[in-house]
Amino acid sequence: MNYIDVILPLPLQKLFTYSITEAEASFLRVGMRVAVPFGKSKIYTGLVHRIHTSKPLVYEAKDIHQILDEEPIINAQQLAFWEWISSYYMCTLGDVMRAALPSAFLLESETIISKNNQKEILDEELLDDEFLVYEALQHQSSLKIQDLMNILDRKNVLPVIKRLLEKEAIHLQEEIYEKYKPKWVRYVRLHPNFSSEAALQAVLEELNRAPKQKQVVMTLFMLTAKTKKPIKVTELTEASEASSAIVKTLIDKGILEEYHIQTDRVTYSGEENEASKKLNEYQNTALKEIKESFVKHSVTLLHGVTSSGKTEIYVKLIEEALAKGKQVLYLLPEIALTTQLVTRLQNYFGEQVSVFHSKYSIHERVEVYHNLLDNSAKAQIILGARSSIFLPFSNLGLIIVDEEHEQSFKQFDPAPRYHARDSAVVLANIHKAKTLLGSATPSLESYFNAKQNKYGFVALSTRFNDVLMPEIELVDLKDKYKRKKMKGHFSDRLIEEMTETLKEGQQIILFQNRRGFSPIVECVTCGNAPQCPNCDVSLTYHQYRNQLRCHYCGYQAAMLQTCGACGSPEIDSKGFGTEQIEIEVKQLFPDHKVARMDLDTTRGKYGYEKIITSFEQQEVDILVGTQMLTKGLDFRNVNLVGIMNADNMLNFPDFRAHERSFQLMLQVSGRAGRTEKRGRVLIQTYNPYHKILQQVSTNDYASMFKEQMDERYVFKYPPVYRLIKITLKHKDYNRVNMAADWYAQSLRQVFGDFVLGPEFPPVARIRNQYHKNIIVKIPSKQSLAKTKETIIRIDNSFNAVKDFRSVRVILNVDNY
DNA sequence: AGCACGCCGACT
DNA sequence: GTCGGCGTGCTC
Repeated sequence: MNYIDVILPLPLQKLFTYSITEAEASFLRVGMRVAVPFGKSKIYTGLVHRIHTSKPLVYEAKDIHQILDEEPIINAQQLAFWEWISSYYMCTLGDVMRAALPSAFLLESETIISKNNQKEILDEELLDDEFLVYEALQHQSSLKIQDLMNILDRKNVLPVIKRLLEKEAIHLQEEIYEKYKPKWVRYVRLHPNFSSEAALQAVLEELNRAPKQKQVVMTLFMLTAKTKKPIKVTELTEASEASSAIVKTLIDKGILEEYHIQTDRVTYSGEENEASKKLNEYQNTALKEIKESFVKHSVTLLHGVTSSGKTEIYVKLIEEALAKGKQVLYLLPEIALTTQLVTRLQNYFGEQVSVFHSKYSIHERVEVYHNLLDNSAKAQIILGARSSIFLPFSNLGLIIVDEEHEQSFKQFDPAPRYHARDSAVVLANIHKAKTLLGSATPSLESYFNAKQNKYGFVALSTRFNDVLMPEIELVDLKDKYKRKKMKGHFSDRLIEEMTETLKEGQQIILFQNRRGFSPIVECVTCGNAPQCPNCDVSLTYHQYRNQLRCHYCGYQAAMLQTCGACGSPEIDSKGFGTEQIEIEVKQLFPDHKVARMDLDTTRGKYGYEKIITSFEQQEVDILVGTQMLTKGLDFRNVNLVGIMNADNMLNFPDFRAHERSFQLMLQVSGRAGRTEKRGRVLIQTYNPYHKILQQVSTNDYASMFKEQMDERYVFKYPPVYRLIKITLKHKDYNRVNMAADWYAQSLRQVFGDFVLGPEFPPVARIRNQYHKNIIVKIPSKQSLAKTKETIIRIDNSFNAVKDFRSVRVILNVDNY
């Protein structure tokens, strides 16, 4: 007897065992997909984890439904990596599987309903809703569950199906879908009948009466002669300026012949590869140091100031890895994956570069995945966002994590809640590859690791072409308001600098870390502020749609004309967001073009691309935006950066607020003055003596690091201690409280004072669910594995209490 | 996670 | 009196 253990893409701890035939056993290998029946009616995609012959003792194993692959789609290194993620981040292998496989690889079964033609059913035998379905089946041979819902205008259609089945009126069938469809492109060529000179002459003669058609045929000859490649129908119609109908006529006449070729959606048709740039002396030194560091350390941190030319160094390292026949993974935050960088790398490496990120369609992602599986020449360098660590690398030599400090490398929801930077280090170890972390403002964790000599460290502190670091000026808002030097949210200094910059024909970036028009609207008379019905937050006013919106659940309502509580028409707004700044700028500088870049303006596949391009080409003079602006964009002509209000980020209730603010402000500042002229940065604040602002204005990473580390020691926070955050969610307020108290108390019995909470987060209710957090602090000498075991044990006994079982528990390891 | 089974309120 | 709400338990 032969069996397989499979991983199912579900949040279930266990693997499931299925029985297979002798033949299947000899064909199957670990890492292949199988379709398996699960539960009463479902079919899932399972991944073979183990092939064995030990019969399960307490249940009868079901047979598999079907084998889906000819070759494994997951290799041994990936499986080892999955196991690590699942144990380190405390999630199931199924969670990892779902995150790791492009969704097109996960088949979905769908129930297909068809009429039973063996049996005659009289209309009188059927109830009304049954009749509706049965009648629909007279016209359409098959229906899906979704169709039934539409026909009956009701969600629960299963009873109807059940009754119809009992009456033997219908059949059910589970159909499996492979979601990936290869792309076929239509080509044309001359029909082989006319390959002889004489036959061809005759045809051309005949076409003399149809000049348009003759034109098409002649164009085809010309294109074939010129390119010596197959000709696409689209190319032919374009070159001959003929409609596709004419081509169709020629095909129908049998003069042309059409055929189809499967094509990659992701193609690069660039020029000859450009040679990589020569490095300047600082870059060369840094490169040399990185290589030396790699001898002793598998991970090296490159601290290079903004605009110091880190990318050029990466390019050199990539070249070397490629020369050794190794693959390279270049990780970036989603948002920094712009055409700017992709084009730059493609210029050097041509089609060896593949890009992988979430805005690509599932088809494009499958193609990249397959190219890697085949170790194709097209996929030697993967440029991707965090999820690209799950691609099927077989021979990684180097991983670059650029903008290493970015928090978007951490996935928060859903599980697996992994950090792509930290996971990348593990992935590199599995492949015996090197990892380079790069940033102008390294995270405290990485810098700390470098200081502890756990990572190698290389600094690059000169900007490319010796451009000076921008000059940073702090503007005291309290003083400006007192002396009436403000116009809206703009101080006289900022307006002066803006006027000057615009006069010189240069561009401006304004940074405000909040979208919308204003985060709170309030009645002047009674002080009532509209709240989200589903969450414990006040609604943000968005002027351009005259709407109130909740930024947590997406709830929308029309803006109130009068106060909802007292009816007063006087409604005031408090605080400000990007939208309000944009409007104010337009009023202050009516002759200049303003654009806004935030979550609201960058939806869609090419959302930010459009804005970035128009700013790059200087169609826009002033760009207003949120943190999106900080992500490694390279604008040549920006000379002034204005930070509208530094205080709201400094006062954010989180132990990393200061570190984050420092990084954010230095990153935005780095957008200014990337060419000869020295850039200027103005930071407006009520608190110009804040130590972080002082450190930003002097670009003093070292003292920021020292001070923040002191705080982390004193308050026992990362990187000195590790954290695991436990979140409990439930719609019932009292139940969350009781459950959280129980959980925290159990933890405290083991970990004592290293347990914080339970505490409500700043927004306690989101989407009608109350949240409560418990944090476990883990000293560096305490075993992480043992701690997790204990937490899992407590979690199991928690789930054994039936009052608590409905409370959702989320475990988040390294929740920063 | 889904899905079925089973027990209590608002409607034909 | 039924339809349908979600609490509970199971899936190889």
